[in-house]
Amino acid sequence: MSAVYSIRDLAREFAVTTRTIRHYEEQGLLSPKREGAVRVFSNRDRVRLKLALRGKRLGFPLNEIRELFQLYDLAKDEKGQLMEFLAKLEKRRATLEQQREDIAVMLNEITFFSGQCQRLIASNANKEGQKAA
Amino acid sequence: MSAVYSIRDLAREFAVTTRTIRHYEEQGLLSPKREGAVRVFSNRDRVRLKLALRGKRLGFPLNEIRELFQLYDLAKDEKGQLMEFLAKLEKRRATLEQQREDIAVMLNEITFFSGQCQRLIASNANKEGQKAA
DNA sequence: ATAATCATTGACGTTTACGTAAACGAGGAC
DNA sequence: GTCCTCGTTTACGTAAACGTCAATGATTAT
Repeated sequence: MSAVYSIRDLAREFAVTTRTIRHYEEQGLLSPKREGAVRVFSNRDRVRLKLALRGKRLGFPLNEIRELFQLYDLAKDEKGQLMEFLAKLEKRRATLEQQREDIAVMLNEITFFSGQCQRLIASNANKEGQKAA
Repeated sequence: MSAVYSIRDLAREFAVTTRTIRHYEEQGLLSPKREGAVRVFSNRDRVRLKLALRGKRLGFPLNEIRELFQLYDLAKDEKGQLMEFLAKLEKRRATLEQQREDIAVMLNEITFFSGQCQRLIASNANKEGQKAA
């Protein structure tokens, strides 16, 4: 445990550019140690990067993700922050449930249209077959 | 049926600005008729706006949404387009399933952290109560 | 020792998705 | 008749999330 990673390690593992990782540090999502000028990433950084990328896939802006990270850190100590963190979590939950609903609808639509397409293609194939016959 | 809508009608209904709707027209997502210079939106436009906004909530770029609309239109006529449409649908499906998985994970995390928070708050409340007692 | 690879910072560029302001016309309300 | 409200176009502005050099330095491979 207590593994360390170079910027390239993480970039490879998560299929992002090193620029992205540096950008995330600039934005306060990651806070790697330094050996001289060189960034040294911990497991904590790795986890945060994973969380950030999951958020990104769902379209969450980096500053919201950063806020959640910050609140999570603060929440350990201060109590007011705990409530605030909780509130943000519930907002996030609401967004996610809206998204889940959106996804359900779109997947149904896709299944429907996909079926339509395949039937059309199949019937066209029949016509082609008849021409050939 | 065959209802018509002003730009403001749609803006109100979907809680977006008129600027957004004009932008979507510029980007080829909507194609309202005109009475003189004034846009007149049909049910088709209304549906497309709804679809576009659903896509937006899931972080899809406008040009992808436009492509799907275009392919859907073309697919009725040409057969090659049908296959292409089908392919895009499957790609979209894959993305959506990734997102669905992401959402499931995040909702679990939120439920976990939310529980943690509430327990901490409750125990703090106890301490406060003991102080008061 | 020289090339290849990895790292750094700095800074300007780009795309997306609109916001925002300017300047204007058409139709009702009072 | 003038003030709202709604509509239009043109066009510059902006925030986010990086991309893309450029210039430089430390390690490693051969």
